[in-house]
Amino acid sequence: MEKSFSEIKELLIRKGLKATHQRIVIYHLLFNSFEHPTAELLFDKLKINNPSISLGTVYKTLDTFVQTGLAEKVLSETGSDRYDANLSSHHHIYYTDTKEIVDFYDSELQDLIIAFLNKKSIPNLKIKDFKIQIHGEKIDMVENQIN
Amino acid sequence: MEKSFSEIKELLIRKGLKATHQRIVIYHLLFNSFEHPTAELLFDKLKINNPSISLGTVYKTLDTFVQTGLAEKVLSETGSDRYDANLSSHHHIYYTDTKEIVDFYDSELQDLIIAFLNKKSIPNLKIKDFKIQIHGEKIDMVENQIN
DNA sequence: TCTTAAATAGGAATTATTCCTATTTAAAAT
DNA sequence: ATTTTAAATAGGAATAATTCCTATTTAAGA
Ligand SMILES: [Mn+2]
Ligand SMILES: [Mn+2]
Ligand SMILES: [Zn+2]
Ligand SMILES: [Zn+2]
Repeated sequence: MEKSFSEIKELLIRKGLKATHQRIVIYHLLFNSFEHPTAELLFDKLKINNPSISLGTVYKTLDTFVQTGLAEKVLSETGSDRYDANLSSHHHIYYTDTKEIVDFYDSELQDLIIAFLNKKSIPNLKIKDFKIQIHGEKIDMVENQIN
Repeated sequence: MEKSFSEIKELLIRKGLKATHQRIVIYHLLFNSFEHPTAELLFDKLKINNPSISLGTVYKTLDTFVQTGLAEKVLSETGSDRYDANLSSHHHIYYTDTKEIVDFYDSELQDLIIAFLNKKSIPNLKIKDFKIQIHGEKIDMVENQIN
């Protein structure tokens, strides 16, 4: 699933973006991150191999990615914005104890909700998409029961 | 549904909080707001009748409410944090064009998802709750179909 | 009414993000 | 391969959102 620099370069050009070194390395790192990183975290990691990259560029580039549909912001209650280049339809588990945000895929749930919303029809609303956050904590045993 | 100052006072005391004037008026305003206001918006409105209230107190008080379970933060991608004293189980519609965040109640959907998550069981996760954001735009016609 | 621990006001400090502009660079044109 | 140029970046200043600090005030119990 890892994308090479040349694949990323093509992707950027396809989106009408200039394929700069900064955009390539930022996208590469974000795409291969599964932690939904902040701009600052990406910046700190990028600096190692790109010592002259600037934090402003990381912010601006992430915003460009969001505008062009190459990435999404992941909602967070605490602190800074987090980003995700995983565009496959998925939701997020928020571990309240460890602060991790972990991808949650479930096509059955996805279909269930889409079917429900299509059936339901909310007056005066054209739905574009929906996002679910599941909040909980890490446990040792396999167990879960809500409500 | 409007709560009187004395009811709010009781509520605060029941939660183990000192029933200060600031907490009472902040809770009162938040509870009767349906816009999921920011701290700054609450502050601006509160100043009219409470000219000496401070923004820091509004922030701190809202945090106290969140900690004691009297209010919740409502996730937002843009700008400042928003708050909600409506604790009945509900989700939110985000109007991308008007920036409004509107309550969405649907016990059928709620039950559907709870049943699904209970059946499913995610390894090593103890689910506490879940939140859904429905993103879309205001339209004139009653219409909706996703995917 | 007195006492006191907790809360507030007001402002300073910090964090997260955006803005500014001189310099650099990707990529189109030659 | 070189030149041109509009767009992007680096680096730092500015701003927005929030938290922190502390002298003063206040709720509530003795
Ligand atoms: Mn915040
Ligand atoms: Mn933000
Ligand atoms: Zn994700
Ligand atoms: Zn709400």
